[in-house]
Formats: sequence, structure tokens, C-alpha cells
Amino acid sequence: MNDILKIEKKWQNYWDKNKSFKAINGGEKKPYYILVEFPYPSGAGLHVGHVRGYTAQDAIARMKRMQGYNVLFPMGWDAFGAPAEQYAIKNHIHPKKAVEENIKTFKKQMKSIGFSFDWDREFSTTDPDYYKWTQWQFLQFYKHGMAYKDTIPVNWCPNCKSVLSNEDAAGGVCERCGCEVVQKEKSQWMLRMSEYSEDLLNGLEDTNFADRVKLGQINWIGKSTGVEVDVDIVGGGSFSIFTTCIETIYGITFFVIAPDGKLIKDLMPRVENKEEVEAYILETSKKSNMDRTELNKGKTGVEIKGIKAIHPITKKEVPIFLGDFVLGDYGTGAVMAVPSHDQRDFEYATVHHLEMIQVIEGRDVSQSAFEKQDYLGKGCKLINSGEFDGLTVEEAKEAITKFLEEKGIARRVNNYKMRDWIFSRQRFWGEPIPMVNCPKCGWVPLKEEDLPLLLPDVVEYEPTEDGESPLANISEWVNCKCPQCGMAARRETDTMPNWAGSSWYFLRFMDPKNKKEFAGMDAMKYWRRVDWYNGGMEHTARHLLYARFWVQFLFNIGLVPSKEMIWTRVSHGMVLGSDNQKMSKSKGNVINPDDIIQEFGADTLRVYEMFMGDYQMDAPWSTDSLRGCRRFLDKVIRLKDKVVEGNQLSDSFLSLQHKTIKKIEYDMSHMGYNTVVSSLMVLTNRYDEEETITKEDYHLLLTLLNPLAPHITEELNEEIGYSPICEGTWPVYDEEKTVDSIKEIAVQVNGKVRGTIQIHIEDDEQAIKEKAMECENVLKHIEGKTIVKVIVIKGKIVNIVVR
RNA sequence: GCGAGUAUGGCGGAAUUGGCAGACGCGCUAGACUUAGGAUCUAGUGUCCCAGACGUGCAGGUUCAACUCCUGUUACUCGCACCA
Repeated sequence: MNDILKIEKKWQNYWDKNKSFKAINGGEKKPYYILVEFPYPSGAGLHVGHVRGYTAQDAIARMKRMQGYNVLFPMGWDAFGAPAEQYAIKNHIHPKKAVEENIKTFKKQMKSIGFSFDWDREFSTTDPDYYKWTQWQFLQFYKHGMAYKDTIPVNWCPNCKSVLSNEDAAGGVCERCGCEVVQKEKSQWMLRMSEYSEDLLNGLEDTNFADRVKLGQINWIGKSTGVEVDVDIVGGGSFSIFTTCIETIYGITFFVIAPDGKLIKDLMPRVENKEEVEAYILETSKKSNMDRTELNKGKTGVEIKGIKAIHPITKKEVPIFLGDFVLGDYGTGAVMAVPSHDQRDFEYATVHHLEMIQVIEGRDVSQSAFEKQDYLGKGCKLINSGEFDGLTVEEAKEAITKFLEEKGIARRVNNYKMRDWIFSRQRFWGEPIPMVNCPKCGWVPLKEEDLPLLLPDVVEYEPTEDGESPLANISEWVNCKCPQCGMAARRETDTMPNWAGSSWYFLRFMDPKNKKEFAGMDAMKYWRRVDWYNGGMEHTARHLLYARFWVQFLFNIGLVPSKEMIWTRVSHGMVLGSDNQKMSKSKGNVINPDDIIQEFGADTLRVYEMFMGDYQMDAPWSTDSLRGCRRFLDKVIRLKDKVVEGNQLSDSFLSLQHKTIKKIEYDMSHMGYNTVVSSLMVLTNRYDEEETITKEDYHLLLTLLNPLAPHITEELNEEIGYSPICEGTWPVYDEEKTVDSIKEIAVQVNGKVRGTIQIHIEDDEQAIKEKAMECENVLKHIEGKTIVKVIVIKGKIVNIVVR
């Protein structure tokens, strides 16, 4: 074992023994809650990508503690999920076992990197003490009418007899066996997340998420504002369509309805070409989502014969088609088709030889549609639109909407892409859904006092023949008594999705030992919120949305203190392999943090990962560059030989020292970790130029470097006789001392640098001008020319404009 | 297709508000010390027709001054993908 590793171990033990990073609920200090996404403890161990995000947050935690905050920086495990289950199927080991092993490894690795987590708050989503509350919260959703059962199509692999996630069914082919995926109807638990669309959108205003994170949320919610119009059917009945382009209503030449929607089912008795229509519906249902997108470059569909729609304004008879590009679960499941002004309709009309009517002037529409992104805001006017002819599209939008509203056949509506949350998984390794199906009472929730509903111990983890969760095979578990009437009943065998446990774990960290509640209101009020949350870019859309939905629901039923419990959310870029590719076993470019620590030490790994590049961007691994960071730390170690007695900072460094403190604080709060490292390198290099430095100078450097390299700095600091940095305070800079009294600035002639001058902070404009004019090289360039003007930007630059 | 992001030396990247482009590190070159060097130290390192000129994907524009602002354009990456 080399010295560095010994030193690192020593301080890790010290922190453990002294519980240096324990967060106490309450007290005088200001609370500050720093969160990193808790990992899924996979068999592969900690990834260098984890280290990047964790180190950044750890550095902030360490700095904030020294600045006098009561910092909560917790860690736990998001341990339900498919990989553990797969492993269990293969090896016939309870996933719990594998998870326990993996957690052990992860924890050991994290400790070896010196993250300042408060380990007393650790938990796993798979702990019954935890998932009891996940189940309890599900019951609240249910009791407030927010959870319901619905039959929806799922990806089904007929060979594996298994339900597949969209990821596993990518390309319409089963990931495992390669056979074709079909759609199968299945009854599933759903959460009414779509009801929160508007709130989730508005709530973003009460957060400080990074712009790109906010945008991810906005796009996912996918709000669009439009009009819903009723359309009558010849011979009685009606349906509604949703459009964002009501101005094109006179251009309707047909309607298209979704083959998977309810509408066609209702119309079926009146359909003349039933066989054709039913065949098309069947064909659509066979296609997985993926096929549907790929195969539909040509627009398929059939006309529904025997049923005609009446145009809502012109009263003309218009044909109705079935087309799988219309989705049953978005809008009303029916659209008006205006081929002249919607490319998709244009293509459909071309394939099916349908009429087109141009209703907006401005471009030829024989080759392609003249769409809204091209006509909006250009002053284009309506044609072929009866009394609305001559209005601009913007005027027409309003006028036509009003007209239809007054007739009582249209409403202004918002639609959202975001659907309800499918909350069932036909898997073993998840939180059991605490519901019982009673032949008499229907679905009945378990009594809250009977939670947690534990996962049973089983030997086989394969799904059943018809794709039910393996739980369905365990009769002693499935068969139970109805909590309401006591008759024989069956448990729900589906489990919750992986997203469930991670939707509220940050609340549990505030009060992890609470036996009576998922988290006490006092504890939550004390910590207020997550001040700073970091995680991977891949989770900024869905995980964050689920978590916000969960919190908003809890807020609405009075169980959390605010509607948004996460203030700042940022995300770090990926650590790529040295070949600039995503790290993967198959590419052989994976870097194992253990190996790096073994060879270079944890501090080097930490400093390097912070230095490697822009924190928010992907960055390739470079062992050479890592070596450079080790050299930097070695230099800091060697500086100790220059240390002499002295409890004051040296005058010669003072300005740089204060500037460095200021810059580090600024950069840390703006994710500029790479420049934090570089400014520490600058200070180190400056120290190194001198024969001696004082203990106080050295201690300052060590303190500033401590958040990034906590082990070696503590050791060196101890060697010069100071008490531990982690128990000390962060230095305070003096703004005045960060300003140089003498400064070198550039003198330009016509924007080109021709020389530099020394200026004093108190020099006035005239004095600076004079100095600039004395510059030899400047004189050469203005000789014989007329000075048009001289621009002096104080403390920055002089520019002499000549002609 | 839509939305977003990115583009700066041989490489990773700096440049907070428009104000000396290339901080800091890697790599490379030469030298010193050395039995040795993947250690350390010193000097150098954007390009070129080298008293100068040119340089931040490309083409324009605004300005005394543009990596930074505006218009257009190209390439790559990510997200969503028939959302009416």
C-alpha cells in the first residue's frame, strides 16, 4: 500500500469515527440540502460518471459546511429494477441478495473516494421500512381518485411470454430473443398525472432549474393551445376534433379518426365496409409503436364507407377515413384534414387521391402543404373561406373561433402530450401494489396499518405463461381475504415501476428514521427543500417530472410544505471513453474508478474529474491529463518544504489569495469546477516561485483545495500543526484586496494592440491617455495621422482611433 | 420533421458585463540533474511569406473594439418523434 492510500484511509476513518458529516435536524445554523441522484447499485460497480457528479456536489457540501451551513448531503440506493431481476432469473438467487452485495461494493467505493455523505441517513428503496411508505403513498393516490385501472396496449413478446418496456422493444423486436413484438391489451394501474399538466408547467416558475432542464420539462408536457370543434354526422350523431389551426377550417376535405380509439367502435354498426375497417384496426393493433412510425412513411388507411361528416361551417358532406397516424389517446382521437396546409394530410390525400382546397394565400400548394410555420406572422390572408376571406391568418384564428363558439359547437382547449402514468409492471422486483381484488367489493385497498405488504420469498422469478408477474404463481401470497368484507380475494400481482421509489426519496432523507410518517412535517419545514440537486441529463425529463408530480400531489393533500420541493436542478455531462465514445464493456473503453484510486489516489481522481472540462458537457477520459492532476497535488505536497513559521498571510500573495477565494466561491456556485482547479494551480505556481511561504499561506491553499482533495489537504494541514480543515471555517475575502492598485493594460491603435502601459487605480482618464501616448510602439503607429478619438475604458483598455 | 445544445491550437478546455483570444492542464521540442526516468527543474510551443500580417465552423452585418451581439448557413451531439 502506498503512502497516499494510507493517508486517504486514515482520514476516511477519522470522518467515520467522528461522524464529521452528520446532519442534525434543527439548530442555529442555516440549513442547506445538497442532493445527488442515488444510484441503481448495479453489478458493474460505481462508474466514473457517478464520480463526476458526486465529487462536484461533495465539494459544494464541504465548502458550505465550512461556511457555517448545516449541510444535508445524503446517499441511498434505488435498488428495485429489472437488472437485479434478470440476474435472479439466471442464477436463482433472490434479488435481495444480489442487491445487498452490490450495495456493499458501492458503499465501499464511495467511501474510498471520500464523499462526505451522512451515512446515518442511508436507506434503500427495497427496504420494507421504506417501501412501506411508497405503498402508503400509492394508497393516498388511490383514495383521492388519482389511481385507476385501465386497459391499455403493452409491448408483448410472444416467445418470451413477457411484457416489454419500450426500451426493450426498441425497433419492434424483443431485446432478448429477437422475435417480433406485438401489442397486447392489459389492465394496468394508472396515475392521473395528466391532470397535473398545467400545474407542472406553472410550477417551473417556482424553481431554479437550469434552462435546459426546464425546457426538457416543458417539451415533455407538450402543451398546445387550440380549438375543439363538434362535427355532425349525416343521419345523426357527432364527434369532435382538435386543431391548432382553426384558420384552415374551410380547407377540410376529409376527416381521419384513430383506429385504436373509441369513436370507431361506436360507429361500427353503421359502417358499410366492416370487413375492411376491422382488418385495418387489427393490422394497426399488431404494429408496435415503433413499426407504426417506421411503416408509415406511406400513409395507410381506409375510408369508412356509409358514414359522412358534415362540414361544421359549409355543411358540405365530407368523407371520413381511418388512419393510424391519428392517435387514439391524444386530443379527441379525430382530426380534420386540410391537405393544402398540413404536410401529413397532404401526403395522406395524395396516397388516397383526395381533394385539396387552398385557403391561405401565399404559395403554390401543388407540391407540398403550405404549413403554419411558414404562413404565421407573415400577414398571409385567407381565400376560399366564405365571409372570412381577406382576413389575415391571425385575425381569422380569432374570428372563426368566436364564430364557432357562439354557435355553441366549439371550445378553446389546451392539449398535452403528457399522458397518465402507467404504474403497473408485470415484474417481481418492485414494490407490490397494495390492492386486493374481491369478487364482491371489487378493488379494495389494503388497510394502512397492514403495510408494508412484503415481497414474498420465491425461487422462480420468471413471469407466468400469460405475462403476469411471478407473484401470480405464489398462491399462498396471492390468495388473501378482502380487507373490506373478509371473503376470499386475490392480491394485485403487478408491482410498481422503478420510478416510484425515486419520486420521493429526497423527502425521506429529511427524516429517514420516522416510523409514523414518510417524513415529518417539522423536518420537511426545517430543510424546506432540496437546495441543489444534481444528476445525469438522462433523468432530467422523466424522473424529475414524476418526482414533481408526486410532490405536488402530496402538497395538495397537505402532506408536504410546498408545491415544489426541489429548488435548483443541474445535470453533468457524461464521462466518455478516451475514444470519445460512450463507455461500454463491448468497446473495451471502461475506466474503473478503483483502478485509478489504486494507482493515483482518490484525490487525484476527484481533482481530475473536476478539471476535465465543462461540467455540463460530455468529456472524454484522458489518463495523461489525470497524471497532470497528480503532478499538481505532488507540487502542493512539495510546497510544504518551503513552509516557515508565520501566522499571517504574506503581503506578496495577498491580492492573489483574495482573488482566488472570490473566484472559487463564484465558480463553485456556477458549476465552473474546472476553473476552480485552474485557479488553485495558479496560486500554487505563484507560491512555488518564492523561497518560503508562511504556515498561514499554506493553510489557506489547503483549505481552498480541501473540497476537491479532502484527504491530502487534511494530512498536510495536520503536519503543519493546524486542526482539521473539515472542522474549520472557510476564509473570507476582502473585496478591496481583490483589486490591484497597479495594473497593466493594453493600448490599441485602431483596435490593434500596439503596446501596454502600467496604470494606477487612481489615474484619471487624462493621465491614462498621456501614458498611452508615451508608448513607443504606439507613437510609431499614430505618427503623421489624425487622432479621431481616444477611448479609455478604465482598468481595461485604451483604444486610439486614427485616420 | 420539430425542439435544444455545441463548434476556439496537436488535445481537454479558459475568456463573469463586447475590451490584450488561447488562462490552466495535457502533449510536444530543447536543455539541466541523473546509472535510469512515466521523477524534478529551466526555456519554448496558434498559423504564416515573422520589424509585419492572419487567426475562435462558414458568409455577411453592427461597433472605436466581436469567441461574445444581429442575419443567414454548415456540421455534429442530445431529446421528442405522425401530438392534429
